Amino acid sequence: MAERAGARARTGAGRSLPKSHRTRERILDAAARVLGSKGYAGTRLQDVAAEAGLQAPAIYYYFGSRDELIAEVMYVGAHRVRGHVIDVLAALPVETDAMGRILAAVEAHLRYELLISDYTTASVRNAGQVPESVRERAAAEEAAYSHMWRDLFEQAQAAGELRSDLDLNLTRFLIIGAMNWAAEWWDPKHRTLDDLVASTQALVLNGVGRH
Amino acid sequence: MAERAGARARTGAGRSLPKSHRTRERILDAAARVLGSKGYAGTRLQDVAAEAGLQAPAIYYYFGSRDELIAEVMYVGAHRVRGHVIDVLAALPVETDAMGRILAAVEAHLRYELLISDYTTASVRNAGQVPESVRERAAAEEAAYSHMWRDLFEQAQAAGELRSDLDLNLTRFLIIGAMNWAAEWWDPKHRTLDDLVASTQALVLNGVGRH
DNA sequence: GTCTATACTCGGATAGAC
DNA sequence: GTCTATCCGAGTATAGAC
Repeated sequence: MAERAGARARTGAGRSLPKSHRTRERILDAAARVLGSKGYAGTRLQDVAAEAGLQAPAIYYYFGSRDELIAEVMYVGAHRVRGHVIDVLAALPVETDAMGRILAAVEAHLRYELLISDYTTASVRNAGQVPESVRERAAAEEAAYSHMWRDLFEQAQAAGELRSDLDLNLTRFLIIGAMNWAAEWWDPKHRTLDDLVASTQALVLNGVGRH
Repeated sequence: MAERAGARARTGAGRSLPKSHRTRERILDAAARVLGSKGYAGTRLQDVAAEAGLQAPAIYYYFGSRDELIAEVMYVGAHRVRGHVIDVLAALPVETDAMGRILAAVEAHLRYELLISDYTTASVRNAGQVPESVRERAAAEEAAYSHMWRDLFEQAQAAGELRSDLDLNLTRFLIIGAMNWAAEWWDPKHRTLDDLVASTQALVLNGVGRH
């Protein structure tokens, strides 16, 4: 789960992150986990602190309030998936066709959401529950991410790689929804992530692709 | 907890529902709405009471505790979708093929979830957040519902109406997930429910159907 | 049956020691 | 930077009037 920095060398010299920064990151990771499992109203600073290995008041040294901490988790979650998917797309061979790019994005989204980051789960599960004021910063990120997916689908459509009778917006939301919801039921003990990725890609390819 | 007797109509004869029963139902409806929008920990009895048009302590006449009320909402939510889908399937012409039954179930699920019932949204959104003890009763209903979908897919597979290379379990969860998630983004002001139903059915038909 | 008043608990936030 | 101690508002639940 977390991109927890892991204990860095105590030995001085090569230290790239000051201690305060690492503690802040640990609190953020802990908050993402609690937020993802307990929800917005259920997220207690005491639980976050326990997960991070310190006492609740220490959180106030790094964040102004509970809502500020939660807003940061939501923002970071949305920001990092988007960054990850964009990196993966950028690394594809230039000759990759539009459908190939969609399938790569599907894989990148699923792997990041389910394997790497608690933030995305937290963000996605609580989007509908947190007050407007707390969502604001994350909302811009989410809009940008949604925009990226729309571009992918529109490029595929322009290239004639999609069925022509499709409602692109509805279909896109359905597919993203299927992936987001996977966080609710996917259990690594029952199914490998590779299998889930393959099934999702198959559903997308057959469901929207021209053949 | 459910059928606490309650006082019956004083006026005798023609009344089909005693007043106490109707008030209980109103509280339950209100709780479903609040639970769906605020989440488990965010559901305050005061808000539920306000939605139902009475004061918070009145709730205790019908329910033993906050958790008992919420557990009832979760149970009723799961119970009613399942009942609705089963009714729709039972009303289909006997000659309907297996894929036709799946598409009918997709339509029934979406219409019930998005148009008729706040319960399903509440149940679906909070499945991961409420404590085990509160989920217990609803869990059996959800298992039965999941079982019903598995039957539908297995019958389609046995009839040779599905692609042969499919992981049936994963695909089923992906499709149910896409539908459940629709409650998070579908906005009747932008898209008609008919359009959503059609797009979902198309995704299923092309995504898993043979040819 | 539904209300007002209130006891009790819990969690966010601040003060101030170290 | 992180702790202990504490204040305070919010929310569940109960008592008891009507």
